[in-house]
Amino acid sequence: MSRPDLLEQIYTIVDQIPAGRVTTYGRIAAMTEGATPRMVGTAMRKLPEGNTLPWHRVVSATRRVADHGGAQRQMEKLREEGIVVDAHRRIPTHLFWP
DNA sequence: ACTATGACTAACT
DNA sequence: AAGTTAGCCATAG
Repeated sequence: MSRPDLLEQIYTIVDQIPAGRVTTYGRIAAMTEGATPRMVGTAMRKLPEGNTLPWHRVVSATRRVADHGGAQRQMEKLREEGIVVDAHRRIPTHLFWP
């Protein structure tokens, strides 16, 4: 499988995360054929500004919103769909998908 | 071709 | 419990 295929797989999986739930870079990587968590992060970073993909529902394995330029915007989007992020940017365990 | 850098993680201290 | 380290590999310069 080529790298472009992996990218497509990553985006397909992210698109399937239900509203109000989240998952991790590592879990997404594990659902593909050979992608690494870093590649998933890279894929999210490449997304254009106005995309429809629910990229904000992807968090780190430590259950925290990853540290990046749009972290603030990500938390805002999460709050919009009812996901409460605590003062340490952490997500409640029961909201994880699958 | 080579180095540096990251929206990562699991394993150790 | 909180840092550090070693792997990771696509991108960018």
